[in-house]
Amino acid sequence: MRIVYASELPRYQYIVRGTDGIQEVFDRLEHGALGVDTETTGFDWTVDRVGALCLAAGDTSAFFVKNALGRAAKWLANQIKRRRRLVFHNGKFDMHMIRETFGIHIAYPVHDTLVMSRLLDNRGVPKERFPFWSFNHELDTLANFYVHMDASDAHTELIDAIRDVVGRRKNQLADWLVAPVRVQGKYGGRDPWYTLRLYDMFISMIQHWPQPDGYPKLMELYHNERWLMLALRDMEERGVKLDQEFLHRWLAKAKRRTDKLTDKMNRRAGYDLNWNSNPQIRELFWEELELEQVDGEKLNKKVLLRLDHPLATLLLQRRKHSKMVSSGRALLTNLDSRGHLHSHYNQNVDTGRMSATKGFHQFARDSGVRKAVVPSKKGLVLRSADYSQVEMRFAAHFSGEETLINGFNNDPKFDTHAALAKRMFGLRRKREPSHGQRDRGKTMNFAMLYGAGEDAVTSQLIDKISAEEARQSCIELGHIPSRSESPFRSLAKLLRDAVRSSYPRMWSFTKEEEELTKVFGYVVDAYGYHRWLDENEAYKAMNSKVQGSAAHKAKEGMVNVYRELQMGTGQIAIIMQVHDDIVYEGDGDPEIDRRVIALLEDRKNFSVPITADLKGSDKNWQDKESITLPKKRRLA
DNA sequence: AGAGGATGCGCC
DNA sequence: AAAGGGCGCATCCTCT
Repeated sequence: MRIVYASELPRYQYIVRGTDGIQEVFDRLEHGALGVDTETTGFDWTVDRVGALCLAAGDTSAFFVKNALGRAAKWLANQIKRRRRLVFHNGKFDMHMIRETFGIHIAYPVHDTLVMSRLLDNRGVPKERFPFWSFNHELDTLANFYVHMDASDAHTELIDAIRDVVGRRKNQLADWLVAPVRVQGKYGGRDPWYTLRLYDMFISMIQHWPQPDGYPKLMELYHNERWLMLALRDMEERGVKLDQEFLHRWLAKAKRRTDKLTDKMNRRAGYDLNWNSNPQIRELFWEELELEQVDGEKLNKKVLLRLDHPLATLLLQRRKHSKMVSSGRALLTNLDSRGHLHSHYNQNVDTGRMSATKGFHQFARDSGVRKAVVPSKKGLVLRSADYSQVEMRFAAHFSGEETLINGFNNDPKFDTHAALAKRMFGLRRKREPSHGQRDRGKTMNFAMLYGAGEDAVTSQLIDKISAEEARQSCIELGHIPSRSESPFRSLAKLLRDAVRSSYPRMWSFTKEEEELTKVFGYVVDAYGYHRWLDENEAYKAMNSKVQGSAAHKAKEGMVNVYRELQMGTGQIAIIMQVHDDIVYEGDGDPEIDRRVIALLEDRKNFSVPITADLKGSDKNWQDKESITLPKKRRLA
């Protein structure tokens, strides 16, 4: 038997189906923060709608459904007009739903226990039944962990009740509203109450979270994330206009190419097979054609390239085109009736970066599909502001590596790859590195940021250059490889040593962060975000710090733009974000562009400037060109 | 049938 | 001692 303390459950709990006595319930919800949760017909806000509203405040929680729903929505709208403090769990979703169902728009930042939980611990909390390997940020998991241990059981009971109605086949969560109202209300009504309890705890934890000297308070970061939620919500709602006719033509072309390749490959193989199936390809390659196995049974790009067989070459092409077909199709099915694509942005993933679903994030850049993205209205133009070398700039800032600091500060066209190459290969000031040397510099810059070891660098080199080139580079670094040694591995070793002596501060900074991470359990980025890392993941610390800083800089920039330029007419609007690339629509006024860039950049808070480059087009996203803003006239 | 793992690929 | 970082998606395949 478990003891459930009084404070672990709401004192007053209502299920309200009609308007009788509803005012009494509202009265009880009048004070303090208001917890809000919606129960919906599904997860897609473009088609699904709210079926029940759950509200909580103080010692009361209430579940409004059926005839009470409209009245509750109206009451909520009133509270919002009064700028009542609202607390959600995954509020971006609920705000979409409330807007689409009731026409209620929320124009001020709300609180969100999902965002809070992720800021406090990106790993989440253990689920009760699988505490050792299953962690997440779901409301009932958090409630179970922080509030009381029966929270999950309550949900299980609810799910069971739903299953009694719809059977055990599909994803029942979407069918929430089919359960008897009595069951829905009993457990569903508790959700916003749990949310409030979590909010009370989290806000205090965020308030008191200790930050290292010189780093922003966690509350500042949370504040920015709250604004970001609004910016993302509006960006998702607006969506991205796609040229459907173009997309259909583009898709047909990709399909024709795929089919052609399929035919060709079948003829070549002598029989038809499914070229999407690796087991079938393995059988053909290893057993019938008896090709050499390069890397176990893998059939990835690298292996196929090294096989150097006509079918392997064709397979690579086919994979590319068939991927274009499937993801192009997905794009079309995701369009709304106006031809807009509404991506979904995941605000907090482990590094602090955002991820996106239903969008362009992973689309091949050279596929030409970006031509389908067009301005949503006549007279509007597309603009894209790209943070320039932002991760390398943060690496420079944190490490204090002088070559990088000076380069970024003094040379607007600073070439980091050439700079590293010059140092590694010991070139004098004025001597430019050869093409090959610069390429080694580029490889090692990425290796540095990603924490690549010797093996990774070796295979990267094998991938990119010939043995002769590798030999040549070794010699340039003062080592003549013998016949028996792999020039790639030797070069990897030499390059790593060269980086270490070229950028000693970068090296020691990387090691220091690794050690600190082992002590504290997490690494902190420039904006005060801490990412938890196990001891055996501590080697990721430097990468996390740099990637997280870049991500949070972009978020801060977006919020700056949103708060200043987007709250008015909406003529300017951010429509997409691809990590360090922020795409917006505008009227083409260069003064606006100048302001956007100024809001995105940061030229004073770090030891190197964080800058953004502007590109644009009035036609589509693909055909954008660099824009040089006219010099601002200076007052004499 | 549906869930989830494995594999592979693309973006930053 | 080991490890290029982060993500989402399509497809195939195995298990239940």
